[in-house]
Amino acid sequence: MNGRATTGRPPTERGRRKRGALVQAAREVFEERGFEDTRIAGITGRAGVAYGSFYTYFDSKEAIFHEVAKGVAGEMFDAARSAAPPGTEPIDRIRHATGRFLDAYRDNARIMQVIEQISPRHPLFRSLFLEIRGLFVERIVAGTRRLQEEGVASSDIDVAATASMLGGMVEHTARMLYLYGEEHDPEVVVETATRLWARGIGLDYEDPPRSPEEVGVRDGK
Amino acid sequence: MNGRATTGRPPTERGRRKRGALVQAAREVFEERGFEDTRIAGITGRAGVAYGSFYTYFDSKEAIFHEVAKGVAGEMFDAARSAAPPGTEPIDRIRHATGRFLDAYRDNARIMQVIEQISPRHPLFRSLFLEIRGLFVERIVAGTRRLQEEGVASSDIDVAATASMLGGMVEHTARMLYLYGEEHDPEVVVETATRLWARGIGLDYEDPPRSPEEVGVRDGK
Amino acid sequence: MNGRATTGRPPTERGRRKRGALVQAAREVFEERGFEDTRIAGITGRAGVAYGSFYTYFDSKEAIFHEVAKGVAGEMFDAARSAAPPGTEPIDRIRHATGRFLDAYRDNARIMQVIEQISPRHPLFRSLFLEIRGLFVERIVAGTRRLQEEGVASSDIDVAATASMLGGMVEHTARMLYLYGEEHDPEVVVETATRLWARGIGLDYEDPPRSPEEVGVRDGK
Amino acid sequence: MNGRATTGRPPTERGRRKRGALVQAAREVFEERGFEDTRIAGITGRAGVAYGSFYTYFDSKEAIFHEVAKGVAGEMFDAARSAAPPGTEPIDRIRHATGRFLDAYRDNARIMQVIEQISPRHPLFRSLFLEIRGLFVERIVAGTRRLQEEGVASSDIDVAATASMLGGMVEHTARMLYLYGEEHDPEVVVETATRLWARGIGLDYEDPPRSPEEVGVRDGK
DNA sequence: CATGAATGAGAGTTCATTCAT
DNA sequence: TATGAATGAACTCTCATTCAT
Repeated sequence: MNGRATTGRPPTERGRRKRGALVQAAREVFEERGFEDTRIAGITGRAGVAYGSFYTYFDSKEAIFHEVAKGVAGEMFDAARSAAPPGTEPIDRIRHATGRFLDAYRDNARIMQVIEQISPRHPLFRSLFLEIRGLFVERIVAGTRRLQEEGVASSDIDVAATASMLGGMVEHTARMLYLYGEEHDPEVVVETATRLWARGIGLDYEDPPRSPEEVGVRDGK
Repeated sequence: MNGRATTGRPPTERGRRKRGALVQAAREVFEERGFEDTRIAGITGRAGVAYGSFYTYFDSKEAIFHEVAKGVAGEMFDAARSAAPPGTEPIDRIRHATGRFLDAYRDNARIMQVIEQISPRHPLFRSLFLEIRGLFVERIVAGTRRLQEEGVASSDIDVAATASMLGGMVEHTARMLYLYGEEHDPEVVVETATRLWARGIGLDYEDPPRSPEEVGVRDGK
Repeated sequence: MNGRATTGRPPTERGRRKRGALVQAAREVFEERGFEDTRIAGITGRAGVAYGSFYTYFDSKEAIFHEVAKGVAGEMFDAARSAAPPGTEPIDRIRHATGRFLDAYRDNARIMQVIEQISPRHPLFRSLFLEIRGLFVERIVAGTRRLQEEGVASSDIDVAATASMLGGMVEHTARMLYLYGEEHDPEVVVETATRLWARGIGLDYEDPPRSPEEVGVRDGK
Repeated sequence: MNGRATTGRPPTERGRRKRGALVQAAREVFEERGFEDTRIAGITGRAGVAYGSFYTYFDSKEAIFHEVAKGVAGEMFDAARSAAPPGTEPIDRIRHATGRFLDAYRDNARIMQVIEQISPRHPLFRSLFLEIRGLFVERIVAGTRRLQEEGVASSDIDVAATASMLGGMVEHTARMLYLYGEEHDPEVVVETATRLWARGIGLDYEDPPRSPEEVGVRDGK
């Protein structure tokens, strides 16, 4: 990063468009080929931009990947923050959170995989990856503590470990579904996750009290 | 893979030793640097073998990685197959399986990560990765069905989805612990996983009935 | 050089200022980084001028360097032409010329070095470099011939070779002092050069008439 | 310098030959094009070696240039150290030293120029350049002091400054002759230099007492 | 078989110059 | 004229694989 490339957003409309085209093209190519196998020429070719123009906007392959990854992180953060409407029942909240996370992961699975791929050797992306995951787990921790205070969740569980594992369960499921082609009925997945989660923290889980549509899950992009 | 390298075991003792040294060195270097950043020279250097000799034993970098990966798969398979002694209570069986898997993952985490890293672009390793995981999940499926037949586990659950998710939960936990440095008390992890698992399939889980040592968990390789 | 840039002086005051700023900035950057390592962006950045404007005033990096070099040549020419007041004694004339040359070189050493650096591959700058040097040597030739005619300098010397060598001696001394950090007392340098020069052409050089501190009592011979 | 290239001399005869061919080719190309304009491909092409083989022997363009420069320094050192036979008269010693230096410079002029060219930005080569020059000047200092002790050279001169300037005079003359095409009769040059030098340090210089051949000057490589 | 030098097709990055606005 | 983004040829260095010894 030698500072030659425009640091912030380029000032002109044309520049903004070109930069955006590069980021979009980069995301596609990174998803298709991974980080190492992505060539700058591949990005510029897809963006319809001259090779050298890449370096007008980004200092390196890492830099544009960071840009892509930040966008992904934003989307995942939004999904993690999305809460069910006030007054929603605990189990529906869990169902909602699970569904939103799966939806978000579905849209970002391949690029998330690339972020994870390079994270061992790029601390920056490792952090980003852990932050995305961390936020989701934090929400589970907070939600579980609230349920404990309300007296509906078991009070004898290790909330941190439990939240990490339940979050991991959903994340891993997302990976299997969207990266490794494991096939399950989406409703069954959400319902099974909800059951495991609810029972795991000591809620009384019975048959799905309402259809998934009613709680806004699986909005199908 | 042009078949130039010895296909089976090399006939001489010396050759066998060299080949073994290469595989061992390769595993170490792959763990340290990942697949892309591993150099043939790095492997031969660590193995104390001449550069050119590499191609006497292996056709390519992929070939030796495959050899390494097969070894890892074997170790993981063994862990997945390990069952608690006959007569063990269901919850102790779960605790046992969880502990064995975590132990096996701890010993193979880094190389598993590398296998996963390259799996998107190498169908062979993708299959291997899925097989390792698949065997573990199959065992959960079988175990759960047995518990259903015995009438101790809920009968209304989707066993395939449940097993995939519980397996994923444990696997993801292993990743967080051994690859991303998430810190948890190992006993708490095993116990929390056991609780989530047991409750999730409808068993009556209460306080840990015995200390972890007694069921052979955390055997420290 | 396609002639797109304004050939002569730009007509407007604003343009003249910009051009001047570019030349001044160019000289500084060339001095600091040499020709190859100087970037157009470095020049425009220091001049506070838009990148693209550079080509409004100059056709190429060579063109602006030529402009800079011409300025340097002018300064050096002035120094070479500077003669001691009429009636000055021969040795004082030599001392004067030496001092003026050293002063001029001190002010232009770094850029002179750059001119010389690129001279092997740019005939234009090679000529310029040789002209600067040539004028100085010519003055020495003329002065020496005059002294020969006056009967105070040896008549059996090859004036061209002698002048070239004496000029080179002073020039080389300037290079060592101002480019390579060789440390000498400036007065000693001037005096030593004067002595070598004077004695070399056969003048009677005795004690420096202006430095009473200097010891140096010569043998009567 | 990442240490991949063979550090010392390559062990095999073949390797030695290849390395030598590269150094020889490099010297030629550096002389023709200067440091910046020399391409690795130019060196390997001339040496009849594959592009990649360059990096088997050298880590970088700087590394091979250093090798070339060390060779040149060696030749120049030898010339500087060369002394006239015992019993040679002082003026003949000066004539000898001058001639040897000019001969050595003639053979190394272009590469010396390249060393100087890059010296401002490469401290290593700057040192080398100054060492070459320094040794020659030291010899002059030593010789002059001896002549002072013998009572034949002026005792009131600043030997360090005088030696630097006389050495610089010869060096500069060499540059003009061999780099800038200034034309002088070689014998006249040697004789003029000898005269200026001798008279400058106070020796009684008269007409050349013998022909240059007799003192081993201008040995034509 | 053992050895390690030889090979050369890329890869990312630079930057003088051009050109659209 | 002023601006700064656009262009793409060029360059160095890498390294899996081959091959001569």
